[in-house]
Amino acid sequence: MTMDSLAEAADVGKQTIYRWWPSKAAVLVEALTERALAVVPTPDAGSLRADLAAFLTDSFQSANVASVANSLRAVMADAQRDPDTADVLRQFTAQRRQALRALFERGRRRREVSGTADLDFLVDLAFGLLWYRMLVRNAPLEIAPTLGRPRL
Amino acid sequence: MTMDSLAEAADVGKQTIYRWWPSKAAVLVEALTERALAVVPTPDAGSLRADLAAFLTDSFQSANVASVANSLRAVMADAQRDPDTADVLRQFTAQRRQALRALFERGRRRREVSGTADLDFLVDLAFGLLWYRMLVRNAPLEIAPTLGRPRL
DNA sequence: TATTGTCGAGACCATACGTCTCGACAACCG
DNA sequence: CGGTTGTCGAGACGTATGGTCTCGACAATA
Repeated sequence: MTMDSLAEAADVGKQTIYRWWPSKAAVLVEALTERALAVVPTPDAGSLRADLAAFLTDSFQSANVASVANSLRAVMADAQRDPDTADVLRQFTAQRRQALRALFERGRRRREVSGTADLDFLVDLAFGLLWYRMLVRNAPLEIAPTLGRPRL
Repeated sequence: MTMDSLAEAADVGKQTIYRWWPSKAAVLVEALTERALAVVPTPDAGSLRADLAAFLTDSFQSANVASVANSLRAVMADAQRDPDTADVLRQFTAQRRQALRALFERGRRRREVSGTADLDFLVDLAFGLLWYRMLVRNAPLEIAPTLGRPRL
């Protein structure tokens, strides 16, 4: 995922890319955002469990595509060194977090989630699982089998 | 966390560091492992809940120290580009995972965890939470308040 | 005192992001 | 038709950083 290879693949000069996006992270995050919005819709599936199953299955499957995982990994790596890239990454994750949080809030209105549950904590758990498996374990990402498991 | 600054801080030539460790990641991971073993002991606290509270509180507090977080971040970032670094990181995480898994297995022997629970999944959840907050949110890490919360 | 080996210091190489320059080509104007 | 202007591809360049190579100094030993 180098800018040189990206420019070559697009048959374009690097400078032209930098005329439209301020950084490599901005390019990747824009593509990732578009893909996320297209691939992970959040219609009301009727119950929190069904909503979660759809959202997480779609999210994990998307992150399981090599090009997507490579982009996410590149942005995450750069974000650890460059504060501007960290900001771009946070904008992306904030948008994804909000999408998942909306499901929990819908569940709360349906009384499927207690009023005292920490929704942001639950969101952290879900995305933490996804990122951890992608970044560290480099293992195929699947969540569906777990959704029917006993809790503890 | 550059090798030049590390060598200067140690009043030592870079080559001397490379005589003892094969890579930057190896240096950091050795230090991180020693710290983890010293700071996150796993005595039997009597119950799974108490064991988890101690382990996670210690782990999150340790990752909350700036120098530790910076080392973890540097290794994680490099691991996304260099397969050798990824291996070193996996060795570290495997050892930490095993420590946490032992707590769950102890709880299982005490019948505090069902025999069908996926222990590796639970370990992923815990460390995923820690890494996600450290890498993405860059927020202070605390887990204790959550340990007493309702589930959903 | 001479020899040998270790180590600090820093030059050097490779890679990759982001900037700068140049030449080619196209669109528009006299 | 010829000249001017602006955009863009190509690639050189600056900078940062991980890792290697070289050299000179110092210490230990014969």
